[in-house]
Amino acid sequence: MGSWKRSHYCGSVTADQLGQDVCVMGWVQRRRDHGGLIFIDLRDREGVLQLALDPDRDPAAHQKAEAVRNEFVVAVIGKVSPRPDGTVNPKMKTGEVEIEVRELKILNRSETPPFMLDEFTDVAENIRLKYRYLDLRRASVQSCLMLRHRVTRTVRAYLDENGFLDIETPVLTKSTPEGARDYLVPSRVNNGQFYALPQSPQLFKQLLMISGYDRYAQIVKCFRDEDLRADRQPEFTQIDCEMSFVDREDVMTIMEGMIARVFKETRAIELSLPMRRMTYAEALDKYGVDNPDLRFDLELVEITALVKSCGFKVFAEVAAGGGMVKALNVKGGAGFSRKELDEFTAFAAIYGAKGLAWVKMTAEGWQSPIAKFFKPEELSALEKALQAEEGDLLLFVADSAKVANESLGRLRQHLGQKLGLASKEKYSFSWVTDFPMLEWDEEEKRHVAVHHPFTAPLDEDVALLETDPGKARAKAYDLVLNGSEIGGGSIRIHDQAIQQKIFSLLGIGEEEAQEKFGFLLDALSYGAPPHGGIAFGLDRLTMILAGTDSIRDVIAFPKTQKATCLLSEAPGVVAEKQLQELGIRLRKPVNQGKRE
RNA sequence: GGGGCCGUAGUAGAGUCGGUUACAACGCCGGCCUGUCACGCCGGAGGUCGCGGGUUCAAGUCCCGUCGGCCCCGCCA
Repeated sequence: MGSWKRSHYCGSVTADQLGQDVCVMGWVQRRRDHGGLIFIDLRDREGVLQLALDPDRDPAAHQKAEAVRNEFVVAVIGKVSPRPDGTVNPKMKTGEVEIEVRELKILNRSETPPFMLDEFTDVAENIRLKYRYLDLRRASVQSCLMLRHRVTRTVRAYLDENGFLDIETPVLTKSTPEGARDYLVPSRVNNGQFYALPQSPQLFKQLLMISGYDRYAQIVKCFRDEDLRADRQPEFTQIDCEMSFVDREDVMTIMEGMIARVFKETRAIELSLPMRRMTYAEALDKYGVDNPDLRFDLELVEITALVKSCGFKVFAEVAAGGGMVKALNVKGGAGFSRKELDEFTAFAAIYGAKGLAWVKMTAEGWQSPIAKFFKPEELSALEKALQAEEGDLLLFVADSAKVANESLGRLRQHLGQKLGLASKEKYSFSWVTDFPMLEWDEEEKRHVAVHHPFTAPLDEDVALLETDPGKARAKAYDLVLNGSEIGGGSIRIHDQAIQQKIFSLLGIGEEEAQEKFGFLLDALSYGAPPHGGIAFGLDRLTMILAGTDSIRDVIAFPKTQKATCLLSEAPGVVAEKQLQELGIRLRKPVNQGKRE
């Protein structure tokens, strides 16, 4: 660069600087060579600026520009000039001006990039990820990461203003039962033993409350060794908070204030507070899922009682046998084709539904394969329950409560998308509360924690832990935005006896509890304050703010669905010597033969 | 562990019923061009049709396997 100092970002040069000399540095987006005049679009993170090189005015600079190619790194000094009449480009932020280049330096050359870094070329994601450092130069990708920066900046400011202390917690920690599969790190100093990377800093933030820090918050990486999805990465970032001497309302109030601030400062969107609250039971009843998309209504209706003794055996038997029959009235949906109905059936089947019954409400009455099984009064009872009118499509699932709710609930979401009811411009929040404490795990033949083992029961449900633990509800809350769980937390157990009771209900014996969580149990016995907290998925929140469907779009260096990094080629094999130091011998040699 | 979609020059695609030398676009290289902005015009180079096997006189195309990317179920307290 010599003595040159950059004076402006490319994207920040506008008519305000007319007549000034500026020095800009950046990457060549494109060169347009007119034989005489050469134009260069120079790009940096703030935008693109047109450089004009005139052979009559500055022959030396023009000649250097002949050799410039895409993605060369270039510095220029020149005067900010108005573009001649008729050549203003209204599509560009800097389109009223250009730089009359007086001096040009090529700071570095570039190979021809493997793909065009413009906004017009769609590139396969595996290519983008392999050359992520080039992909990250693109304005659309940069805007996601800059948005993410504004989110974290706003969160940190809000939490600081509200008295939260940012305290770091260990990354090398201890594997605990329950929850997701751990990522393990072998210990060299203690051969045969392993650290686990945290699934969340849960225990440490509770310990900090016991230590009197009162309000803790951290934007922190968490690790879960489970399969990936469009909105799930093995390492992801939480906005992790914990507070002492609070109840559920305190936590929800302060946290919805944080979310509102984020929406205001990053997207200039005013949210109305307080946010809606609904119980888990209501969510399941009306929407079939615990993370309902409330941008549209399309509520489920339970008709189990109505069809208990109806003429349609499939419904009647499920209803009589302790199952559940639920229906969805798709207003104006009678126009769906047979093919689309088959598609809906296949969709419901993904979630275990053995069938999807449908009825088209026509001028002639029910058009449906199952119409013939119902008596006239049964038809009218169903129509009334579903408020069915001509032109509607009724969809039914009869199954276990779990399957009926989930399949029809997911179908509801699918239909909302398909019918264009789920606008990306709309943001519908709700807290979902009163989750069950426990859930029966058929595979393991035991109860598992719905939230986590440190979640406190509702005061009025404590007695149920003895008599009917499956019915006990938790002081837990999730924040749901547009059908996506963006955060969740709970008031914690601060009483050692109740904590031990929960462990025993989870089938965690006293010895195991002592071994795995002994330090927490001990801590609880030394004056633990009532406390609770929450964690938000920063990646998911940013995804929604950015309007993208992939979590990879808001992570600089994301992993593929097989949890590999195409850029660094992680994970990789390690030297035998490294394994020896760790006392590890592989069961199967790698790099030999085929995988089984 | 399972279901689905995809893989063809550097990039993103077309390629019919299995049949001559695998096509045009963008990019790249060379030439021309003094107001373009996804500049334009002329010319050129560029291919292990993901990989392996099979069927066939003949495979980008059909079959089997495999690798990779994506979406989903399971899993994710």
